[in-house]
Amino acid sequence: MKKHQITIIDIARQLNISKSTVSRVLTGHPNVSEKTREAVLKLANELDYQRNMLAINLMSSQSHTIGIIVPEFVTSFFPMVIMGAQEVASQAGYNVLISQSNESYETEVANAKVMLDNRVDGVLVSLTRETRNYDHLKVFQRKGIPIVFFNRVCDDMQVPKVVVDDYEGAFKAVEHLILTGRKRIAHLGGPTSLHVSKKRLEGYKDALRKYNQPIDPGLILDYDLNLEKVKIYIKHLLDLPEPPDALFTINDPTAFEAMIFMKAKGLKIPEEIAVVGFSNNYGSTLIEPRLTTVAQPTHQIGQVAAQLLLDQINSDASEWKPIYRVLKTELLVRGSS
Amino acid sequence: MKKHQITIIDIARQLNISKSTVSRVLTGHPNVSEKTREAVLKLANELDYQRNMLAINLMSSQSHTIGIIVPEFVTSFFPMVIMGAQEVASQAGYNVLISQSNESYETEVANAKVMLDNRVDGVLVSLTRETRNYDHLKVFQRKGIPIVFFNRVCDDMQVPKVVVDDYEGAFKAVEHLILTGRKRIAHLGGPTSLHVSKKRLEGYKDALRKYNQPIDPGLILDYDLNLEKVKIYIKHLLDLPEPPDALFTINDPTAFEAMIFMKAKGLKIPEEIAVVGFSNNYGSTLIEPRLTTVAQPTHQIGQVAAQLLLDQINSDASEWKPIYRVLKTELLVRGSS
DNA sequence: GGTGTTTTTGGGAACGTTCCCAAACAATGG
DNA sequence: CCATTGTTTGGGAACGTTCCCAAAAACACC
Repeated sequence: MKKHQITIIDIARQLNISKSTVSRVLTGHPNVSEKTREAVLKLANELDYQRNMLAINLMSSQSHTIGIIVPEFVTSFFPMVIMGAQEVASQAGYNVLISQSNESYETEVANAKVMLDNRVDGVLVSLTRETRNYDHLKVFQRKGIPIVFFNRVCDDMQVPKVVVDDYEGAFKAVEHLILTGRKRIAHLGGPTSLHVSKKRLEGYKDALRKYNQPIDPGLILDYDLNLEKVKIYIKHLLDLPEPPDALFTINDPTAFEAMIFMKAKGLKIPEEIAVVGFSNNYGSTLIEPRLTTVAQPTHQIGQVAAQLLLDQINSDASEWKPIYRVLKTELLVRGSS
Repeated sequence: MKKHQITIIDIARQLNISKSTVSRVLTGHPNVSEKTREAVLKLANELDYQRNMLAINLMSSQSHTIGIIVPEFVTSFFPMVIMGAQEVASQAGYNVLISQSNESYETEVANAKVMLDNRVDGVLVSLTRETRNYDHLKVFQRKGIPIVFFNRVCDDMQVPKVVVDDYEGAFKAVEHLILTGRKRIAHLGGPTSLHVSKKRLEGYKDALRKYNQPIDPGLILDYDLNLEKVKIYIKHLLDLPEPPDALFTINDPTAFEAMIFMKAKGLKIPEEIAVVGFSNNYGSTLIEPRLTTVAQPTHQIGQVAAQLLLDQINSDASEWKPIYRVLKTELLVRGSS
């Protein structure tokens, strides 16, 4: 069914030398005569020899692969993070095994098992919105496989984490709304199980406090990130006796949905209601008015997370530290506010 | 540096049986007594045994992995295709090794080598806009590793390909513009090296022919998909003595750029100029007016391509056929036309 | 030409599985 | 109770590398 692939033994036999010598040439070991080196290299090239990583992996007990588990692929956020991580990883000679949990806890568990089976040398994780139990991830720690969280991190585990300053980002966003004269700022937040949701909510509240604005619980909604429900929440807000004059959402897709719905209702953005999102996703400059949002350094998140992971892979477990890297956000003020 | 991982030999020793028996239990072989089966299963569970795919892969000479090489990750098109492919692959117990060529031929070559090194069981490829030489991909054929192209296919190789009906999609788009009264329809096309560009251009021309409209070479531009240059091309078109009253672009991001530029120039869309894109990318419903576009079944492309690949993997090379699957497109008429 | 040193080479174990073959054991039937 | 069949088990090769150790070859020096 499968063609025979050339091995170092084939090369050794044809040249009447031992496989050890061929291996030495191919791995660049110094102790080998110029004559045999050339002969091996020449024949390897002629035969189109390709080293077999399956054997090398088993021999070295390393897969030379890092795993990445992300909740979704639809918004541009995670693909961008993956791009950054992949850059750093392949630079260092590592492959990347990507899996999506589709925001499902069970899939995340299954994916973790696949990573374990495949003996990834380390794993990068961003949790699903459902994940409450972390046993499937603690296995990695127990087995001595480094793990790094990014974006949606796990407070329960003492491992490196890479996040953006969600608190400050939200704070700046809301402060901006206040300073431009908004009096009733609503917040459509994410599920409180997610660290990011909590932090952004805190930033929202503290900005209001700083400027002595009342915190109206009726203006704070937390939803499950299911975009189809956005309409319902917005309708609820607009139907309030005192509707909001500004909306700060947990992310950009949510803001898009909200804007589309509000525009359909005839509301003027930003005159009647200002909107600010979070992430600077693809699309935020396409919608009209262009969305004011808190930009996250997606690419950098991936790079930093991958680097932290590689650092752990290449050091003794005793030296591992639960580094907590907080990257800066940037408020991009555009037409929607 | 690395913790000892439990192997079947550990289990065998503790139970005073042979590794063969343990292996039989774990692989579900029938010939093993109920008593030993239970004992093995129990201990494996207690010790948190995890099968070592590195060993299994070497033993079976299969990586249980399929490779996917895509040109980019920025637009939503390829991530969506990958989602579809991944679904089918993991259903069948295969992992997915993803790599981006970043539209660079050299990176594509390097990625192909990595796939080869890692002995992927098959590979899914969408070419870069630069690729003119296919030697790095023909190696797969020579080595008996199945390969399937999708979207950006290679005319030189007799292997399965999955595309959408670019010709018909373009035809329908242009026909729609003609039927809505447009007289000068410009086409901002992709590099002619890409199969898709050629097909879409053909559809464009044939639609004009069918309705006895002149084909003005001055209205047909082919660019290298570098979004930053879109402005220049559009400016050129608008400055013509007889500027176009409609624009059909090779893809949606190009249409977005064009629309943004034209709106900034004060042009009314669709009154003064209609715009039609291709792909129904994320963002086409965000921009205003919403973009009329030819939708591609991204998810399905991935599924079909992966399935064709798996079919080849699980059959003898002598049975491989260069199946050419053409999926249907759908014209989505929206506000921009 | 013998001794010591360095360079180059070969042999074999190891990585953790699966799979084939033969051996041991249990069960069945006359 | 022995022969026959069937079930359960163990031993060892194989997958393609790397790496350690020892042997062989080449070289230098007195």
